[in-house]
Amino acid sequence: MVPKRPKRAKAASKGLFNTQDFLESAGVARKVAEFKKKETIFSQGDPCRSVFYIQKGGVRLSVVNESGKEAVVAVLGPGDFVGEGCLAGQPIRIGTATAIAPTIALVIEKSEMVRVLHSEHEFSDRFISFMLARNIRIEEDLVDQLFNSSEKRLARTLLLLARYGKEDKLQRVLPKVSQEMLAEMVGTTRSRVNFFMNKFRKLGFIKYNGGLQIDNSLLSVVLHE
Amino acid sequence: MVPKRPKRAKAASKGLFNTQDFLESAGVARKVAEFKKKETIFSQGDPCRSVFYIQKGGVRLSVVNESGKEAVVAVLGPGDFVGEGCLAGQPIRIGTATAIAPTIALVIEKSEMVRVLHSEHEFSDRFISFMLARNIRIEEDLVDQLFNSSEKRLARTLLLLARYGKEDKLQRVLPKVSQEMLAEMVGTTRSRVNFFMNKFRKLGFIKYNGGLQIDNSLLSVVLHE
DNA sequence: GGGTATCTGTTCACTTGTGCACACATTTCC
DNA sequence: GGAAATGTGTGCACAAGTGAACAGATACCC
Repeated sequence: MVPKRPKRAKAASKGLFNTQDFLESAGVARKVAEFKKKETIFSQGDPCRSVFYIQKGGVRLSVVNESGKEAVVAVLGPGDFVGEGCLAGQPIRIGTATAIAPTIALVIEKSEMVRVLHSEHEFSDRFISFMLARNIRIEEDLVDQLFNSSEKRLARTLLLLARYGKEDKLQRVLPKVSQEMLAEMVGTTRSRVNFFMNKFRKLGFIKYNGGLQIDNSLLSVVLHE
Repeated sequence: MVPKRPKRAKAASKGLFNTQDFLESAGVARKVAEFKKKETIFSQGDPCRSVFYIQKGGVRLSVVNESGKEAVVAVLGPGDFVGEGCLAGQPIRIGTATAIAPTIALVIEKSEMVRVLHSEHEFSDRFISFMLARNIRIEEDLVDQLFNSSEKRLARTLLLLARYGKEDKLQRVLPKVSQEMLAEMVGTTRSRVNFFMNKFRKLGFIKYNGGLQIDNSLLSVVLHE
């Protein structure tokens, strides 16, 4: 059976992998910042003055509620922007951005961002594409939450995460993610994640060979009941 | 006690109420379409060629899953765009847009949209603002789903809906919404909505005087436990 | 190498949410 | 005005999800 290529693949790859540094040639005043793995890029509550453009690495965007529970809202990669909320007039960051790998990003001041959006077509196209793709993705996440059980949501999260890993026929290896973090992404508890991970393993949908390996076509079945 | 004005109010009003027809003066080729209440603007699965700009009225954006369950993803008003997903290369509509009031909208072809985004600053500013605001809103909805119980989500939905109604000191009257639809917006069942609505009423958070009336400050308490 | 921090597997009482059913009320429309 | 459609109030068996605990397994650091 031929694995179906998800519809969104094209739009996503445009944002994620086309990293020729078009910003260099464009007249964008910016500075480059580097972050170690686990380093905080900005924190929930910080003043909100600049936008980041990820060139290399990966960033986790999360939100913490009053009682200290954390939820992961997005995982972003090269070609994505982070912290663009400040353009909408947000005075402070509504989430925390953390590097999940060694990361290189351009830091663009809000005013500069506005200027360049007007003067550089390629840049504003890129930004609009990003916003559109991100919107679609978050909307899908929301729909997923509205419709699906945590089992399905976990399956979907694993499938999406696998995009970041290496492809190997139908099987894919995932970057190391703890069950705790999976729980935060899926919006459930760790015990639930553990329960389903073991279930998936018993059914042969996933394997632990050193790293975590998932069987795309088998795991997809879970999504469609 | 002075009612706190929500931080987002400013950004939201920019998109929602500033409806002077700047599109008229800008060189945007478009046609105007009118929709009766309950009329479908586009359906999930339709080919995806144009973007709508709402001038008057209101639009509900919903998604249906395989088993026929419906979820309301957004409720949009004057100054908002709908169907912008096609700009990201989506070949078909991923949701259904329905007028919830008599609605007037501009229909802008995809290619025209792209052209104007380049040539008309005011227009592209407006579009980017909209996308940013929408992003923030959906992200908040997602976080709400990840963190909160259906009781809190219902309270939040009621408070947000009240924005569309008439303001009257601290109390606000809501446009008529069935419990069924509330359930679809909140992401739960009608029986749950009914249960909490009665609970809220017993506690004096809401009233039925002809229309539904909510007490802002009291209902807000629910959100913070 | 040994201690420490983090992650996993597992259990369990308890809470929340679902899906259905059915009676009654209200609106809509010929 | 009366039938049909739509919305509301309620109950209840059952399913799903939570949160907290604790023991064992790994990874990480000095």
